[in-house]
Amino acid sequence: MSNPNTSLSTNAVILAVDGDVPKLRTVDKQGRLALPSGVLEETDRTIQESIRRWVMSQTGLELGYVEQLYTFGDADRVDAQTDSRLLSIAYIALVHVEDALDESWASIYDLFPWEDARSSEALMSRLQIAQQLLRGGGQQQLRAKIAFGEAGTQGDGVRALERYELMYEAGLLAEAGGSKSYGQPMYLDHRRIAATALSRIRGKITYRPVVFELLPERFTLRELQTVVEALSGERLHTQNFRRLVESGGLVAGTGEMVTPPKGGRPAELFSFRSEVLFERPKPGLK
Amino acid sequence: MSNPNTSLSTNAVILAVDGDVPKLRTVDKQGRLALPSGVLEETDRTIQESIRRWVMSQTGLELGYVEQLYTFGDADRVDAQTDSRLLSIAYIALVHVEDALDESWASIYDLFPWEDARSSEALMSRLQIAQQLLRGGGQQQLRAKIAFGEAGTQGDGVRALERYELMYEAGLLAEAGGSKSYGQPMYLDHRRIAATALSRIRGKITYRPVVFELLPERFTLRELQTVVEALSGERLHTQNFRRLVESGGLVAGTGEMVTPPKGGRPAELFSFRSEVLFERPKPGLK
DNA sequence: TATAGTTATACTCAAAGTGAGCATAACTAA
DNA sequence: TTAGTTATGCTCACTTTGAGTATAACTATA
Repeated sequence: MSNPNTSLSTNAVILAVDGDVPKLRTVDKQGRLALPSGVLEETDRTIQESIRRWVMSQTGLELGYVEQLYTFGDADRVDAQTDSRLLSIAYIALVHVEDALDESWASIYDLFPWEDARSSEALMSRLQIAQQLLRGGGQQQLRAKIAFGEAGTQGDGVRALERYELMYEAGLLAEAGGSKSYGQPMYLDHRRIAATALSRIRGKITYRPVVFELLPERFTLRELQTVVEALSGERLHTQNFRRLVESGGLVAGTGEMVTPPKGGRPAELFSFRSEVLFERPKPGLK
Repeated sequence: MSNPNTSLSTNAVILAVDGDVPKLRTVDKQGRLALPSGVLEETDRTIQESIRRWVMSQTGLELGYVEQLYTFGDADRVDAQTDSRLLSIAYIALVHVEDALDESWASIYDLFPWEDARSSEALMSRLQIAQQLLRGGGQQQLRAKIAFGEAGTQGDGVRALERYELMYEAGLLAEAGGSKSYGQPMYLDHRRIAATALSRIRGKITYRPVVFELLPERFTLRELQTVVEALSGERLHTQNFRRLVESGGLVAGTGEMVTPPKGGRPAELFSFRSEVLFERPKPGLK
């Protein structure tokens, strides 16, 4: 390393969807919520391989889809113990978990309550924040307009990171030492990393069929829609969603039917049609 | 650094468009074409700031748009001199250069001749490569279908990296030590980094108004189209392009007219309308 | 000075895609 | 049997997109 006062680690944002709740795997770090982290070993042929290795050994999780997220290296990322600048290469990973998830998983929307536009309470929270930022005036106001929309509630899902950064700069987050504090804070800038992951995955599902990594082999269209809604934080028009999925050739019916949990007409079980990758340039949802 | 046998540096893919030729800034490294590189200093508050600093001091270029590209860390990235694993955080940067560019700039399509679908010769090169890969059978054939399209020539511009990787694995590139070799090779995996940048910028221009970073303050719609075509490597329908740009609210007419280089009806000079950022969620081209 | 060549710009039209809603089918629970 | 619930089929207006025709406004040259 050119600079001896810098240390390198890797972090993973491991995502899963538990019913209609998107969650990420956390660990405890000095009493705070943190992302799992590991170290690149000489035996790791690639960084991605390294992530898979240490995630497996630390959590026992076999990762499905894995992609590099971002490398964080701001000067204020310092380890309290060693006092060295922490460089972190963060990855995003998707896992499918059959059983209900335990407490080592945190709900994404506990971290970012304002990002859940599915419920009206969450929307209220967003509106409150937006109005505060829109009052700010100047550059902040302009950026808030982009991030939250003129009305304060129509902000694009993919702008989750921009919203987080605006709130951080405005002192609305515990990490920034502000008085008012929205959402569950995390160790160092780990919540920012999580926000980066949320933005990334929201964008990705629109042009790549990655949602299926979060679903079982066979699923109903309602289950698929619920997962997409959970990640995007938005409600979708069921009929149009179905049209999109079917006309997009993303799924194939299996002929088998299951009855929905709360009763109602039985739904067909579908499976992902991987052939769609050869047929369409950007196969995604929404 | 946790691992003493690893060294860290940063690289920059600095892009500019010279007439209708997209170029990137290069340096000489052990007799080979390489990307400029620098080291993160303790005084650099952020990695991006570091890039701007050393690019300025090495090349005198004031960077416009800068974004993180990817962090490369495969085990086979080893420095011949020190024998240590090289970790590199790569950034992409856009600059506007008034004057013609000198030899320190390489044409993107000298590196990736098959990526230029504007000329029929370049398209022939792509077809030849595609057919070779499509013959491969098995997994390679399937991936080639995605990357190049069934016919071999309609591959999505944004899949430049996938095409590069397929060619690398098939031994069609000098870096992989293959017999046949397409395009100008570079030091280590720098051509792969450049391919990553090409894919990224091609995607980016479709939903963010970054092209304007490559143009002067005022420009004609033809100049704008030429830059977009240069980056995307595709010809566009002029009338529809104009409609897209104008109806998208991306530009504002200045009222001033200029006569095109080869004669013809004078064209109006336009400028970028930055207000579009507040009006549309994804203001871009194509 | 007429005419060909060149580029800019306006407009049309069909096809495809999208947002919203109505209608019906097929189940469960009371 | 009936209300409640979910799945699924279908329509319709509106927008977006791809492709083409037409015309305007210049330059260069016979």
